[in-house]
Amino acid sequence: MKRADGIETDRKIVLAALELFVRKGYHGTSITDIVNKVGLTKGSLYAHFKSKGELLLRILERYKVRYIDEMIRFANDGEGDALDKLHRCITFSAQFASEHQNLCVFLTFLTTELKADIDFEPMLKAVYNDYQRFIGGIVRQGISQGLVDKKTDPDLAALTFMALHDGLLHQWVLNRNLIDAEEYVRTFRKTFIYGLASDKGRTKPQ
Amino acid sequence: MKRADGIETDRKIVLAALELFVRKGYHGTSITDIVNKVGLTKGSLYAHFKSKGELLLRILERYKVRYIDEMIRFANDGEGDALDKLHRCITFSAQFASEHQNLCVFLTFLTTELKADIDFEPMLKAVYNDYQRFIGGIVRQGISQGLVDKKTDPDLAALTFMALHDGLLHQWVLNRNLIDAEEYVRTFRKTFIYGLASDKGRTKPQ
DNA sequence: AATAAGAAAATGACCGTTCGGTATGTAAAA
DNA sequence: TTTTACATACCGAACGGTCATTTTCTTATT
Repeated sequence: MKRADGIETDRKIVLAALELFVRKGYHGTSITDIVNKVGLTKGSLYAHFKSKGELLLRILERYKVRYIDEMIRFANDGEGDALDKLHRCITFSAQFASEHQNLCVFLTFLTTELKADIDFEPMLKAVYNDYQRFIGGIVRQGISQGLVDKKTDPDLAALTFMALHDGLLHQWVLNRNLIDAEEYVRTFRKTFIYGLASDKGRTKPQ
Repeated sequence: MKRADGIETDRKIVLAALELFVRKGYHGTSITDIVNKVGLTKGSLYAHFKSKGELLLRILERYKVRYIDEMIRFANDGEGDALDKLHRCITFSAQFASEHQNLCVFLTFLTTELKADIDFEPMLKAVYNDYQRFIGGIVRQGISQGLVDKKTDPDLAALTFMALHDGLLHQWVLNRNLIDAEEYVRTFRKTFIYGLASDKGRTKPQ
């Protein structure tokens, strides 16, 4: 009988679970679904992970470390003002989404389903808070640099950024094949920072 | 000879299911959860609805009729250019969200979980398509009126609008108590149409 | 106004299936 | 021979759904 490396199997399980959780939801994915995808049996999975919930938390940790933390590093790395940082966040996100199609929507999708779940809600919210705090800080910086309208509430603007970000990823996943990713990112960038209106639209009397 | 309380029970079931589906997801909500909330028994529920799935489709229909169709009517009602219409969409949405907190996020939340479900995917996508077609039409109109940058792809802009809309509602539901709704709507409006940047930020060299 | 008939609504026990999870066995690598 | 990685077989609980039965309301007749 062939033998695989244990750590490698760990990884395979996590990736299979990630894909299924994102596609069918947490409660919509059974342990049997996961082991079928990996090519294992249930008993074996439970030698690697002690529960379905632990599997989810492992993925959440992966998300936090590989996405949020990395985005923060990437945005802070190098020079430039607050708007440059925001641009870099978008750039990083777009790049990440193209390379890790499942992971990039993990937080949004799973939070939708599990926001009221006592076992997961604290961890999910904690990651969201990290994210919001970081974007909020950039907006604050942008205001003090005069690049962002000073009437803007930084925390609400951060929420708006995350909202647009989440929403775009959501739409992208729903229409992967129909959307030109690069064009889509340009639309995000332009809309969030400069708005939809042309000069004429912008200056028309309210 | 129909009894009046029967149709009232229908309504109670739909509302309870709506709230639970939005809060805990479709697969995270059991029939037992629903009947407990209404104060009924399972057998009785199945006299009103022939399956859990039919219950979901009834709510989806409610969403379509009360939200999307009404938004289209409201936006088209009265005078004004494309930007005015977009403003009215946002106004309607905000109003609707304050009055129907569960229904307003139903489509987004349930699509996240059920986008790969063969029983529901077509109906969910159909509603999304109606929505996108409508917003896309407004953007097209805005372009021909010179109010929207003519390089904008109307369909992508519509997706972006929906994305921001979905995302904001999502964040709002996650932080209901922390968010000042009116301020939040202003942020949405301003960001989508005019962007985050101040005049200085807007004109700075790229 | 009282009543009997009957339809509508609700009950609660129950079905087969699938769920997450466990105990134990086995084969290969060390 | 011990350890590691997996399979097999099974558990109780919860799932969505059914059904014979009982309760509740409406209405036609007295």
